[in-house]
Amino acid sequence: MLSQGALSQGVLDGMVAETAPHERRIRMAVTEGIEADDAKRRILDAAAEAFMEHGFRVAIDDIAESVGATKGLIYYHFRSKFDIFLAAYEHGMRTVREQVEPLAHTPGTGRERLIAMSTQHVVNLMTNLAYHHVVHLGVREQSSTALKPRQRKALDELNGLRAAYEDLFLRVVQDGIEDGSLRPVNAKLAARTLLCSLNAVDMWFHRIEGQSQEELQQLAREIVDIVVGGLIADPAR
Amino acid sequence: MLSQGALSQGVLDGMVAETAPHERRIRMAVTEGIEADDAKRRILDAAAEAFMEHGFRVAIDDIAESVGATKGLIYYHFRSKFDIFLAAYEHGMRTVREQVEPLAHTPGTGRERLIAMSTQHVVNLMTNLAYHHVVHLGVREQSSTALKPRQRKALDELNGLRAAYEDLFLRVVQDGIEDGSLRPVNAKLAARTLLCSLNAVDMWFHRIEGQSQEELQQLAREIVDIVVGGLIADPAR
DNA sequence: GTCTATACACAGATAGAC
DNA sequence: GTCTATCTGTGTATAGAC
Repeated sequence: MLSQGALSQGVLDGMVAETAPHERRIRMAVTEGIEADDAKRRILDAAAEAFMEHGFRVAIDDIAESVGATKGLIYYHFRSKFDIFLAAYEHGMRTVREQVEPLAHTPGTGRERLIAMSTQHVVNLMTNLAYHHVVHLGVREQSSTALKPRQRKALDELNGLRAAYEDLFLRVVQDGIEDGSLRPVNAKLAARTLLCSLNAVDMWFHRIEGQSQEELQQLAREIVDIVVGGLIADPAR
Repeated sequence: MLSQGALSQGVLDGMVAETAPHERRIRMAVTEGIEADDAKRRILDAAAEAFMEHGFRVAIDDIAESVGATKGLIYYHFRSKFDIFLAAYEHGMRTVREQVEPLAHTPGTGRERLIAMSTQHVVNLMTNLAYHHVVHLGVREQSSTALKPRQRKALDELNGLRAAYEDLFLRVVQDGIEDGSLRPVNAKLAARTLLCSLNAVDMWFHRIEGQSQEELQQLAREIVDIVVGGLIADPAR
């Protein structure tokens, strides 16, 4: 299930540095919101932000600085820079999925569910922009470094998570085609294109100071309307 | 205008290493196709390919190796790794623009022109996949390195080229809305979303051995149909 | 847990031979 | 024009003090 703490209970278990027993209670907190002031989480947030701004190239020193600490702290909590990246990737994937998956199994036509899922996806993306960037990076720059076997394995599993997430959309698109609420397009191509289109929002979106959740919702709806609804006015194609 | 040789006649003039006078005639060749066996071009091709596969991180040595040469050659032709990147970025942008821009000024409704442009864009992307990846990288990882002033200036100019390219689509979307062939959506948001959606094709597309130009065209049309036409079956929104 | 100091490897860039 | 040899900076990762 996906309701566990997203930080260390996932496919990366055993990859990140050992965790002291007394941390356990904190790690069981829900993923959403502020997980106490867990140092690991603070590092992860800073790292995601840094990866977004500078890509893989960021120096660990810079991440440490924005946490208000030094390298030492980082390497106490994570075995390597790449492991930080993987942990952020996982956190990003689990968070969207937790919010979007339930909507796939809701009553309603395929079209209705697809729109609901897409909107939620975009809202989540805007809210957790940095983590989405990391996921994006992970998908693109796969063969960047020579990975150690365990890192390669973890990355593959994460890409599996991502593929499963895409399948969620694929099935709903298929449902929509079957129930007649969506056009009979190539479902696989459509699902992939749709998700890519939604994800591309991270290329230009910047959170503005004091932007309310309702404003984000509204913008997300507008984007989804364009992506799912298309641009064509005349139904006679 | 854009009919010049794309390699060294652009905004990067003076940024790449000096060129011997006898090269002039080669550099005036058209952009399309094989520009003789200009070493610079071979380096650029290899570099784009390498950037696509490994991101900015590729070692110059690796680029050199895939050219069948050593670092020495690279640094004879380019001042730095980043300058190679910029030259590839520019070449990519100029090439698409040359092929797509004419379609913007064609007779027909906004919708028709938009579809023609979009299809051509995707075909070009599939054909010059590596260069598109470089452009993509350039847009994303802006603040990656501390840039020298002249590099910052060149990057800004390239982003200007890109913005102008987006404007091309924006104006056609506006035309389409005015002539009633497109829905009255937020044109700026739609144009941006459209281009991002099309560009996202570079995330999953891999050229298959022996794929004909016609097959690419067909796939491109299918993608554009989904992106521009949307997924919704029932016109009653 | 967190910091300082340091080892050490790698990759960008240059010099100079051919 | 192209190569070999080399300098040099930077950044990951570790050891060990506190």
